[in-house]
Amino acid sequence: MAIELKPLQALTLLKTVALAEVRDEMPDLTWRQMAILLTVYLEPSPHTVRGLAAKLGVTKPVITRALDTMGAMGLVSRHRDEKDRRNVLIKRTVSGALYVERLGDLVIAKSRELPL
Amino acid sequence: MAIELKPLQALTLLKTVALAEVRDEMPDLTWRQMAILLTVYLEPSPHTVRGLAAKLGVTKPVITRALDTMGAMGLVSRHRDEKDRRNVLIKRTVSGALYVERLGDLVIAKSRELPL
DNA sequence: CTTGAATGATACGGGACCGAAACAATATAA
DNA sequence: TTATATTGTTTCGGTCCCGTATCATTCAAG
Repeated sequence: MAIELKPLQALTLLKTVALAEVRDEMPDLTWRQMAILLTVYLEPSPHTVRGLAAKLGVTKPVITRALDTMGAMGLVSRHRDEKDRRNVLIKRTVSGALYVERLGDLVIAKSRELPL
Repeated sequence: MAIELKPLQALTLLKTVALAEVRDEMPDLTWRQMAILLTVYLEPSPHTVRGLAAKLGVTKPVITRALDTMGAMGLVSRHRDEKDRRNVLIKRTVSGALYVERLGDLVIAKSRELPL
């Protein structure tokens, strides 16, 4: 069954996440970092810097720097592609998976209090 | 009827919004600006700088500056409270309402392609 | 082997945002 | 009226992110 979500409900979910972000209830990620994180965790591998830059419509340095930050947070990791050592493959981590799971749980938990 | 939303669906919705944000499919708002916008448009008036600062858990200058930016974008407007001229009341605008509506429509449109 | 293309990282100048502190305007209390 | 409190704004120094341009490494073609 397809989900039935009304605009007001969708916006309330978004507000919930925004408030949680602002109120330090979760690590602060920029929109770009969030887009990268969810792409890496929700779409099939492999993920490269160039591929992510193309998908997000931004330049490569944006991806490199976001990976620096998120790598320091332990949310993703980088590995050289042994088949083509020019490529860098972005991989998931345990911490990152936990973060994404917690993010999903947050939305689910708050969605139970949504206006109809 | 309460909505039934699974974690994967919630995360996909979030990814959709994040990608739209990053790809300039809509005006770029920070998380704080988004939280302010949705609070003003989804919660009952009146809204003051102090009230928003308390709700978001940030300092007042953060609200003032966000209102500067969003005011320039035409998403909200400021008016002195005539009952107590120390207060500034934040009000909705036509442009802001359109933006919020478009945001809701975006999520709804994309949600039809969600994995079950 | 050498040359050119492709990939990711770095350097740099500019812009936006942050929190703390100081400030101006208004309201309330003594 | 004068002093104190409240509200929102501005200033300050600092941090982070952006895009352009450049660089280093690796691959592929001649």
